[in-house]
Amino acid sequence: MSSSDSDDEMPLSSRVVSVKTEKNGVVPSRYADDSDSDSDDGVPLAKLKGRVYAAKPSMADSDSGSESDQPLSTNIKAARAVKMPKKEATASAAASNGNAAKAGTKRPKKEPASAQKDAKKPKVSAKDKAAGATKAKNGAKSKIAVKSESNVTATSQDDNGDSDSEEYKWWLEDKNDDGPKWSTLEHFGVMFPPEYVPHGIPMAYKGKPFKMHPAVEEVATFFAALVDTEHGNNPVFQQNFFMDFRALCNKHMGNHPIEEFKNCNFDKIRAHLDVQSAKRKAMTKEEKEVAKKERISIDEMYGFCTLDGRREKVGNFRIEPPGLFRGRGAHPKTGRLKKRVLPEQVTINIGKGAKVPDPPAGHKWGNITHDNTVTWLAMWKENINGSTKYVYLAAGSSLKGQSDMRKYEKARSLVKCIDKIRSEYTKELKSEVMAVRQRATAMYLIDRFALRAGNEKGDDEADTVGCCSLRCEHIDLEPPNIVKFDFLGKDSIRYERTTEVDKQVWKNLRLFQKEPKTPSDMLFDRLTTASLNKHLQTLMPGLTAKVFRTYNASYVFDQQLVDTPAEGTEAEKILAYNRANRMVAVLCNHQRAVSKGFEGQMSKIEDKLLAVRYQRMLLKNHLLEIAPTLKKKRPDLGKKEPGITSSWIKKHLIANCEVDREKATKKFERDNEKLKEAREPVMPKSKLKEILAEIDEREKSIKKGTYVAEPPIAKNALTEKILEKIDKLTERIANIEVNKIEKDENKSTALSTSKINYIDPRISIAWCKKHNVPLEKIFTKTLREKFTWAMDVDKEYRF
DNA sequence: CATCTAACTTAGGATAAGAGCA
DNA sequence: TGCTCTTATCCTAAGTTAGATG
Repeated sequence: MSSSDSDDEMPLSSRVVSVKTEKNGVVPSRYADDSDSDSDDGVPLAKLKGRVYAAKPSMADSDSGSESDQPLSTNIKAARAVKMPKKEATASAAASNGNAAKAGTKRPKKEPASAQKDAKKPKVSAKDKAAGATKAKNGAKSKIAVKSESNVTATSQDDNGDSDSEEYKWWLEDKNDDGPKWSTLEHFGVMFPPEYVPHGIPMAYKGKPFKMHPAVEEVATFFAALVDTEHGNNPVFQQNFFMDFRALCNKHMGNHPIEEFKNCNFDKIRAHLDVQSAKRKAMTKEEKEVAKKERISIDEMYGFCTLDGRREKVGNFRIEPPGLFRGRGAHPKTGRLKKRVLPEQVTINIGKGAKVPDPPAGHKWGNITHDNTVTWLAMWKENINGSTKYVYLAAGSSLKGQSDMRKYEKARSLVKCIDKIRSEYTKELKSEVMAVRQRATAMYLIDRFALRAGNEKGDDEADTVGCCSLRCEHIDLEPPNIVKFDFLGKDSIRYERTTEVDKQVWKNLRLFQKEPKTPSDMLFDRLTTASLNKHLQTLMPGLTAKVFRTYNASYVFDQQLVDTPAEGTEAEKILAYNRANRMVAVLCNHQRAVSKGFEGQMSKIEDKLLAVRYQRMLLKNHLLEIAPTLKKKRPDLGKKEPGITSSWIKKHLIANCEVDREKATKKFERDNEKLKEAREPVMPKSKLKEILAEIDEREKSIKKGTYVAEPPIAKNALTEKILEKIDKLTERIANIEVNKIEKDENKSTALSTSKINYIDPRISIAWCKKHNVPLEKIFTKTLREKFTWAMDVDKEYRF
């Protein structure tokens, strides 16, 4: 214990360094039972643990720490009407079996390629192979010859017309979690980006042309492409770029004049790039055709591998091309040169007997391995951060699918023990052991607010945090129980939220912030992601911090969908679906940049809406004039149209004049065009003038206020007809309004991330079946491919 | 242990492709 | 029917996790 004790003695200085030495493992358990007094609040804590955290006597409320009623996942039991369909039941049983089995098992030691027999022969039909490939894993599961052509929807013919309905349905197998990932693996390696082709265009230095060595020119060109973008304007980016650029000049060009970034001008090169992209855009149909063919044949080759005899899609088979590193947020290395990767730096991982792909002419592979405990096909080290890049199978592959399914099954198993876990950490919120109290508090935040684990980061990375790495400065406390979070999370996305928390949590946070801590000190100084995850393991096998995000996302989504209007139109149902989706996205703080032009688009919609309302208003007035008695039957007819003011009407009508003038002119020209073609006499210009004059007249009277707008319907239309039209407009208005609301709510929220990574696809698919919504309204083609394993789900599936 | 590293998942922006529309 | 705006896909950065390492 001595070590932890002395840690405690250490004054918390403001320096990050000191904080670092500060965190440390578990406090000896003897603290736990001694001082049983358990007089909640921090008091005894401070006493026990040295005085890092000055005791705060004032913190003496009663609390019952049980105000855990954040709306999130209110009551698990109630909603759990689970009616597990047979298939699901087996699947989940299988999964949990796997878990149980694993719990007692040792991790597989690295031990490449166990069963490496029949490599070769990629030409065997998937069917024959599937049977063989499954072997190792027998398992009680039979190979039910399930026809999965679920009636999910009148799906477009299964993409690619690949009518091979004997796809391998791995999800019906009892696949083991650990153990080798494959037994045979063949692939074509990676594709390298094309060599750089010099353009010979100089940059300007101090106004003078500076012709460059190709290697230098290449990098100058990288920058030229970013001039006047967010990156190009970022001083850190500029500096980092320039440092590497200059080094390159030194290396390749004897004595060059390049001294300062501000004297560089890349406009010429930029202009050249613009021309290039214009050319690309202007490609003829044939050229595009050719390019496409090219791409497809490359895909055909590198895009697939053979894994256990089955053909599977490869994901990122292209080696990342050189360029300037585009770090996100305030990344210290942003702008640095990301170098070209040579075959000599690439390791190929492939089945033992399989043919090793040929490296590019004149080159050799860096290394060849046959490690079947991993899923990557190739790997290389990147020069900016020294991290490893891997080539993996595509998202729709069996390997990825299996682990995806496992992920959701794990999250689902949390459903069963979340109550227990919550009540336990709620209790521990009052633990007198600081490390435990911090851990419990962190768990609360992770569970309630979907925070990420939050590993510590280095000085050479952007300063972003997650739960465990929160600093005091990232939260503000307001009595009695309000917390304001404000920090940069993953990808430097701001997490900003003001919320109520459990009273005890609030007190704990206050305690953790107390002097002598300064704003830049760690909030949870006795907690790390490792210690947290270690503890989570004891609560449920396989449980880690990120599981809470998956669990809560899927759970909330499932709950929200219950409100789908069963009798609604398809559009209404989809709206409900997207609402639920959005709720999850907000929970997980998935954001996106507001597109430029958003404001403009919004006001356009607003205008359109008003215009339609105006039409409806005219019709209503007209109708009531000719049939005043209707007012009783249809009270809505007497209602005012919101937003339609007389000044708006005026503006609108005048704008219409302009539009009409343009229309008339165009029509006139077009008609004459036609007449000409038909060799008939064209209309004289005066004819157009007449029409325009009429419009001018109208405009004048509008301005004078004497203009009377005509209702947009035939003069002597029947009342039914008018009513019909009104109702139509009403529907249109409703549509536009919904549209508008959605657009606004979506402007900075990204729905896709949660759909792809957090929401159990079976919930969505079941929903489609239940509500008769075609799956393609919800899932794109790639998403449907990614989630094939979930397609057979029963329509009553609950997460 | 406390780091470090390998391997894998998650993430938003960039770009290509489609859909909607004057 | 070419353009604009939207959506889907691609790209690769940035996380998490757990085993290896000294």
